[in-house]
Amino acid sequence: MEATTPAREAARTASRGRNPRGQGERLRAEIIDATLRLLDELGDDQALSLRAVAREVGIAATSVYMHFADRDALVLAALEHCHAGLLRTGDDAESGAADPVAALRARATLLSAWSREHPGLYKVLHESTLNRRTDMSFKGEMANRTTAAIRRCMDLRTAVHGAVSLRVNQPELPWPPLEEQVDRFLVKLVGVPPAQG
Amino acid sequence: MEATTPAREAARTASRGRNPRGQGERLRAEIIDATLRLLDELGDDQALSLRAVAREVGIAATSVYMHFADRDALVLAALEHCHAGLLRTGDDAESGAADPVAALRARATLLSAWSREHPGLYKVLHESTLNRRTDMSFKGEMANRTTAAIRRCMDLRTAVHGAVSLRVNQPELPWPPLEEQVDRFLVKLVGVPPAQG
DNA sequence: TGTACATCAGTGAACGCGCGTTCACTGATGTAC
DNA sequence: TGTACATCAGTGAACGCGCGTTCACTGATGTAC
Repeated sequence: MEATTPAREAARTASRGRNPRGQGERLRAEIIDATLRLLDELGDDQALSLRAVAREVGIAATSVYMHFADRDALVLAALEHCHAGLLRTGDDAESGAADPVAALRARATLLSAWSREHPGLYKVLHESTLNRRTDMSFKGEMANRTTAAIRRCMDLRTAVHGAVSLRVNQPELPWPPLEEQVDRFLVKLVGVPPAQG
Repeated sequence: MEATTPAREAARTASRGRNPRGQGERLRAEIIDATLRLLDELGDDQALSLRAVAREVGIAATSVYMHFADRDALVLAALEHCHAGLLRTGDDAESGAADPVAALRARATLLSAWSREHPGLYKVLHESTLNRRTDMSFKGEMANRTTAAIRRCMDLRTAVHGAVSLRVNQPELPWPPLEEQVDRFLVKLVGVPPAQG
């Protein structure tokens, strides 16, 4: 019947004194964190209660209303926060990749790993009935990023095919060096920073 | 705010007098039907209340307990009933098909159509947190049927390949007629009734 | 330097609600004698 | 054929619970004069 982990118990009993003046927004962040933790455990937004969130943070239920208009606003804000974090780490993973295929792989790998670590949140984000009941249009941005990552691969592939095909079929024409042209494709189509020199 | 459809309203107001002696089990079926209707609308088992089911049927909440031990038993019985129906119609669809590939296609087509007609039930059956919280092992039977349908395709393909390959590579041996051998494969591997004569 | 006041970060009691479940009951219908 | 009794198919009132939300409040900290 141990409903709380030691870590959570510690988080609750420690530190939760009133925030200093001007730092009231800190509680907002704590509430969102707790909400996401609970949603990940429950895997279902309907099962989450505002009072459970308050208990998790160690505050009075009424204090939640200082930062969120009602339960729905809280859940939506938490999911939007979670989603924004995913976008950010996705972009970070992509930016470290050498080429658009590696970037696409990095993005996909990151999302897979995240969904395995947070199956409950994944369910709430993509399978909960919240998707029917409320406007979660912010989620569109994730699809946009993925589509863009794929399009960069497609465009590069298409352009490189053009460069190669023309050289194969009309070798007598005065083509610029292939490597340089592909480099320009990479810079302009894919957004890779230009090679120095 | 019209929460009830005309059809449902009619179903509720009409007919719901006490069942005649010995026909008490009829109510059980009505309760299960209503439960499945509501689950299909809600798309979430946690959102379903026993009292809502009773309202839908037009009986006192307490009457549900005549047939089900508690709310969980009701939900589980309803889902098991739904699942059993799916198995049955899947088998029916398959049995009308000429060969194992057509059978597999018939089964897949039927399940797709059903999930489009009943997205809420599909969600409850496969994505609700009930799957974590309770034993839904009856669902394994669906996987078994599908696996069997696929295996019949695979086995037939493998056996036919053997028959053809041996004839191609050792044409000098006294092979039985290919059609007859394939027919035996159909009868014995796939379960097709033997051709008459 | 002192003091009245405003602001900020929260709290505790209370509300009405729908829920799952229990309990004692009702009234029609069959059955034994 | 009459009657006492058992069984069956349900019902209505009541319980305690956790919930979302409202309301009036508290007490520490900064600020104007």
